[in-house]
Amino acid sequence: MTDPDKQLQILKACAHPVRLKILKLLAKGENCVQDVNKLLEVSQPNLSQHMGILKNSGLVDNRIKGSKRCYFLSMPTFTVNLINLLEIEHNYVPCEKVQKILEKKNEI
Amino acid sequence: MTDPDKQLQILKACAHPVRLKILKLLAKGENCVQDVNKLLEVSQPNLSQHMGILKNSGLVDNRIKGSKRCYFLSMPTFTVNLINLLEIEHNYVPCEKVQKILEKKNEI
DNA sequence: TTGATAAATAATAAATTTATTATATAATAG
DNA sequence: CTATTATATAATAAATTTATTATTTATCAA
Repeated sequence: MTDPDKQLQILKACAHPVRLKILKLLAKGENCVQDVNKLLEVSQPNLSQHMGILKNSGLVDNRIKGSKRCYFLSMPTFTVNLINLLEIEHNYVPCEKVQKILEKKNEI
Repeated sequence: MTDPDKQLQILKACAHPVRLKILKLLAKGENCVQDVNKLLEVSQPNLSQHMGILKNSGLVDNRIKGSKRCYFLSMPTFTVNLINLLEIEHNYVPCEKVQKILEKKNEI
């Protein structure tokens, strides 16, 4: 995800109230469209469009499960960390793991 | 930053090519508008508007330094972590610190 | 096959965001 | 005070995103 265009696509995908809610839902586990639709007050076509945007960004993917289509996070650690970051910002500080990875990046 | 509206405002502020560049610049240190303007190919008024959006979101703030106005990250750990997350997504995993904070949140 | 459910797509209208142009404000130097 | 530099603001045009409505595709059950 070093490509800035990709980074932006992901940020844009997250930066919408409905889509952020979808991501938070999927962070709890796989969900089929219907179930998401019951929880969010949007029309079916609109939800489908939002799902498409999320899928295009690479944040989610889907699979067919019986007669339904289930969506799930395709970069779960990224997405969960992003959500955590948004929720606990003031407490958040870089952890050792991240710092090590960054040091390696800087060496190159 | 538990407020979802605030979270969205921040995501929207980040989700623009020029503003993401500004944040990455400021992550390296305070910069006055002129210096940012030299590095980014945007008009002065447009840059000022972007700075305004970032300031409104709470991501940056500014101070007067001599005859110039300097911008800096007002939530540096958050912003730096977000940038790191975007750049090293595939390697990124939750660290102990975050997990502890989350556990506390869930207890409440 | 028919009917019903589940979801996607297309076209378009509505809303929001972005960039431009012109102007204003504020501080500093002379 | 005047001119200059630095930045912000306002108005508007242009571009993009979003939501709606209608239609389509796909699957399953009877």
